[in-house]
Amino acid sequence: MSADKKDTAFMEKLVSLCKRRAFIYQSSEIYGGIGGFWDYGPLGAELKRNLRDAWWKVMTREREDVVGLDATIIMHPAIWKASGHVDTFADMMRECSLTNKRVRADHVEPQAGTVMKFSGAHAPTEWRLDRSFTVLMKQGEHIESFRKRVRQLIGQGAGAAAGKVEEITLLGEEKIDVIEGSVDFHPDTGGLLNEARPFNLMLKTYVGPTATEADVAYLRPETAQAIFAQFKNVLDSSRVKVPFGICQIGKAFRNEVTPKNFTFRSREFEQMELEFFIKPDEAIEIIHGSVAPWSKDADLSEPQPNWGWELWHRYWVQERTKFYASIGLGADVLEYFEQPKEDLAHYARACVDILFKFPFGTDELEGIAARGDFDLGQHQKHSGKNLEVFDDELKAAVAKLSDEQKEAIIQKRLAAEQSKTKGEPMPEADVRAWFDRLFKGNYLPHVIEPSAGLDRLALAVLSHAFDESEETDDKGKKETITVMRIHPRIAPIKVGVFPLVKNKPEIVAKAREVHNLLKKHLNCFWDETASIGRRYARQDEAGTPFGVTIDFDTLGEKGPDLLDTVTVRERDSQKQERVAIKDLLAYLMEKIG
RNA sequence: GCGGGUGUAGCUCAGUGGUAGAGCACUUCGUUGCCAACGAAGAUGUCGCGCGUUCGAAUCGCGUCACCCGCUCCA
Repeated sequence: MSADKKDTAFMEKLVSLCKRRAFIYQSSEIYGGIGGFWDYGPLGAELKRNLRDAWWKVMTREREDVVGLDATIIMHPAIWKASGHVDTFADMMRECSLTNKRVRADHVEPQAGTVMKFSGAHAPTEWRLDRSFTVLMKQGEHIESFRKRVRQLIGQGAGAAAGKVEEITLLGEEKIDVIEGSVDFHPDTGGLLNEARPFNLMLKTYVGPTATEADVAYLRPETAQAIFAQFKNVLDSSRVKVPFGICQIGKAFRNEVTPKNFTFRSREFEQMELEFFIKPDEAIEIIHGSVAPWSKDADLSEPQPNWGWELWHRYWVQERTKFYASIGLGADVLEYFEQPKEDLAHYARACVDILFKFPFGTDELEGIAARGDFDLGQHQKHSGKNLEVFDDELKAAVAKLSDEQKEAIIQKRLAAEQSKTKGEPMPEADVRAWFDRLFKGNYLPHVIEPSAGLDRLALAVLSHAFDESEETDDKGKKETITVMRIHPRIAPIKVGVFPLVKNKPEIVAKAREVHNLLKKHLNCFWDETASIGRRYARQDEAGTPFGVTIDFDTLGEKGPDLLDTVTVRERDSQKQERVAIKDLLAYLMEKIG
């Protein structure tokens, strides 16, 4: 997250509106709620469904090269062993005894310095710390700057109660030991670390009624692994050919240490993921002579057969950007974060995050990673099943190569392995074994993974749409007007239908006719209560883009020109247009898009 | 998990030991001639939850849960 200023007041208003207008409620609220879980109310459910449908439509239905999958939440636990989640999600953590700051046990670098013990501390404000604590004075640190640092750490922990940090008195200072190569002190604070404790971030359950250790299973922490696990089945049963993708939308679960920022970091959330499988660059080179190079102005509009992973990766970043634009999240609210090569996991080649400017800071909406063949490789290894594809085109191209040309390709790869800055180079024997398979037309496809959070997207849409202004009415009374400027394509309700007055049966009947006409095609809302202005305002808060009002002119009171026409009021401009009822549906459909 | 803050009507909030309130929203009736109209009537609360102190607790104490902020974590 970047260091934007947090807008807490804005978030509070948004949370309040979400509840008041049936977008999002706290889960289990009547029982006091449960941390990190949120429910979608009537409008939120519609919004989420629209977002989900929009994603599914653009990612699979409108494409010939992507198919869908709907896998279970609970899968064989070995999947999470293979994917690495059992290990990485169960890190041993240690806490600084002074500040409670946490650190991964295996991330503590050995340190040298003087171990100092204090019996306690107190401040002029009556505040006191009655326990002893031990801190490492780092090698080369001046005793006074060390004491100042300890006072600051204590002050931070105590908060306002301790008053001014510089007035804290440290008690019973004592030199205990001079050490080196110790991993028992927090790397930043120098505070003594307590015992390592496991933190398991996966939600555990038991399959079968006996609930023994042997029955342990996990609620999936991401949807992607099911795609890898079912890769072979999809390949064998759905007439797909590399390059192709498998996408999935579904719930995932993580025991987040700190759920926060409304629905942004939840323990149960919904992901929309695509695994797009491509040929390894070596295969492209053999088939097409070379891999198309990427440059800033490369044409990414239409995938080409000679694209390698880099162009495919850029292509998907662009496709995803187009998707966000199509639902109203344009370049003005998005940012991109390209992970520096040295921060990437050893199996990842590149990762671009698409970030949204949330009120609480700019944070991740989606990550688009180029992951090589790591995941399929892991599942192939752990399951013992061959997950390779056979590529006729590749085999035919290999047949045209001389032994010298083959060796040149191998040498090129060996050189690349040697110049790797991350991880161990692959041993030559393994490289040659891999090329043996490749030259026969067999390989594990590489993968580009756009992985988006549906709940985060809904939150982004809601916070982007929220628009509040203060207006003074005719009587000089100030009031706050809230309009949810949700893009019409994803708005929960598309159109409100209003009889101008409810005490004229002809108008109400005509309005009912209009409502019946529209409701088969669009999500409509009928409202005949209160003044017309109030009804518009209610729909503004619900994010409804259009209001249709049936009035006296609809009945032909002003002559035949306006007979059977209605007023269409547009939410964002408040402009009104007179539209014939017979043209109304087409008119609205065209605007909604 | 630690520190700080908050929790009273659907929403925003007032109420600091003695009958639970306001504004907005909501319901009904009447009125209605395009941007949160008006009149009348009405409903709405385990004062987050539990335990304690007290003749008496929304109010004081302890515990607990949730949310917010900061740390921490972040596939």
